[in-house]
Amino acid sequence: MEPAGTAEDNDASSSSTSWSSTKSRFVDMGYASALVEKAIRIHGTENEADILDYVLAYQAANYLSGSSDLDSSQRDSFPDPEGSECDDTYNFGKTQVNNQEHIASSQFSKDPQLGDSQADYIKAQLLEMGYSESEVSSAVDINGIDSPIVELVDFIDAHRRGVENYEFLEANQSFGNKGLEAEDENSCLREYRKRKQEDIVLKAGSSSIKKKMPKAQEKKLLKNKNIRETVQSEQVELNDENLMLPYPSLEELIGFGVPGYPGSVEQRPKEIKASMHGPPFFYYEHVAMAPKDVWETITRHFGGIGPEFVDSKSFSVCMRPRGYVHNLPIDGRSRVLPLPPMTIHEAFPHTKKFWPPWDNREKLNCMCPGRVSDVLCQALRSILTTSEGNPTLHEQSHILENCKKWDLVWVGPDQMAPLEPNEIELILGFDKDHTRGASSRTDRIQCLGNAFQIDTVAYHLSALKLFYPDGLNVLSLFSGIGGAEVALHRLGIHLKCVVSVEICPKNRLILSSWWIKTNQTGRLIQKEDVQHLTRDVLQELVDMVGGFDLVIGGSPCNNLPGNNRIGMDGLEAKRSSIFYEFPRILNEVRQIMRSKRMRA
DNA sequence: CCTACCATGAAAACTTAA
DNA sequence: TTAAGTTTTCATGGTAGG
Repeated sequence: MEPAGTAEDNDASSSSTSWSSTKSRFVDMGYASALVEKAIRIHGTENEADILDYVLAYQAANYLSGSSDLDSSQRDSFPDPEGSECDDTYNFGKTQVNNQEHIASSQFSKDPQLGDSQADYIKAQLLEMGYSESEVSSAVDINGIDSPIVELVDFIDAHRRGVENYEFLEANQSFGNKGLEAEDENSCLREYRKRKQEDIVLKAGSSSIKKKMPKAQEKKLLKNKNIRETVQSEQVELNDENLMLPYPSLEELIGFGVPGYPGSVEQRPKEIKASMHGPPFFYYEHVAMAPKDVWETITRHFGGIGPEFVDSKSFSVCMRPRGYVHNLPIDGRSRVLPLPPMTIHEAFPHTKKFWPPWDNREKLNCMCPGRVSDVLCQALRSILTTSEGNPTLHEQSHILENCKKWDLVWVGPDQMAPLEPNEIELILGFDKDHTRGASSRTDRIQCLGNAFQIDTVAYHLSALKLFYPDGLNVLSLFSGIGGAEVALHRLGIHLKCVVSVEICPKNRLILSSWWIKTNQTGRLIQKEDVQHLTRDVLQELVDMVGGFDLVIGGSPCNNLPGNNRIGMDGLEAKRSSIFYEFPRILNEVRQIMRSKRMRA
């Protein structure tokens, strides 16, 4: 991301150098050069955020008015609205002229001149999200075209859930087409996942990294080589939205690329719609292993943007498969330093002399916020002592199984123990004792288990640093112990203002304490409940802060993960449905900020 | 009320073998 | 192709003691 013209242009004046480098950077992002020039004339080259705001506001206004004050030759330099020049790469800032904001604000919906085109636009958006025409029509008819898209989507989803039961009964009476279609779709997903995984294995095999490949898969790989090549040449089909919702592969979750896998994707599989471009950027995190359809629902609520599935084992010593939905640029990512330990032996060197050779673990599991019973540890230890250090294969298997399940490490001769809270803190990338002082030991393990893995999240956020050299205004939802804030801080990104929303008072105390401990010079505003962030409250916050650059968070998902024995009821369940607040707030902020730009 | 402790499986994808 | 086996998982509720 080196700006063009730094060394060669030194013969020119410094302002001219700044002008051309700023201009070329924005032109590289895909904006028309005439528009960029105009923005720079108005705002100068000092504050690039102002330039970006201007460009975005101009294009939004251009859509609404249906005209342009640039002449036709200049207009030609806009990106092709049909996106024909856009391949699979992620086009940051490549705003399309004839696209409006994803959600039409109420301000515009009341404009009678815009009524029809807006209705068409909203319908088109919903169709693009995968809903049928009849669903869209009935939702608009019943709710009215003034309703935010989020509400329309909720309405259709609710309606679908209602009819699902009916369809189930019907399917049991006769084999309808509906069931066959669903089966076809599932088989497509499976096939796509297989190909994707084969691709990863192939590419990884060509590098220095050795990947295990089962024999059956190897045979299949050879057999399907031609098919795979055919599929690769048919990008259009693969990039179909339905196919871009793969359930995460347990073997490898490398998202759009992780360090150390030179052959990985490194590209967004599907272009982001202009309506979902930042600012504000957003970043939403959720467990990868969720019941069926959860990720599809989430994707629908983020304008069709699919999750980037990543396992933190690529960034740290612990596994942590997660899906991240975001509109961040993916070029220019970098890791935070110092790099964390990647194996158990690196992380806990003192355990090495007690580590039995038959325990072949190199990574820790996800560190679920549970706690192993001392009874179990004693039972395992007694197996070792009675066998005098030579357990049978069956006993080894039993012990190893529990070590994996509870993330036990060897702390003495024939003795294993769970991780301490400060050890988990370090593994996740926090400072030691980050959670100390505000919570009990149980609470510390609990909230750490729900937190971000800093190295992973920071890698994704690192691309923002180039765009915000002066720092960020952040709206942090479901902040927890402040993983987002810590990640940005460790990247060296200045936190100008953070509005943090967290329901748990202990977690709020941890964050405010960290804020002081790390000598933050920005402003921290703490709120309690995301449900209290109404339109008015958000308007007030945006006015006070001056607009958010990043909306970030991961909502609770207690009702989703597999180790929930009791209430694994899906996204709609009591403790998980709060998810819907994130897209709601994100869209409210988008509307408010756009209105603000329009007024300015 | 706070804290620590313990018992409680299943959903889903993937692997292997018949 | 099919089916059984393997692996992993941001958890919940109850009890006891302070």
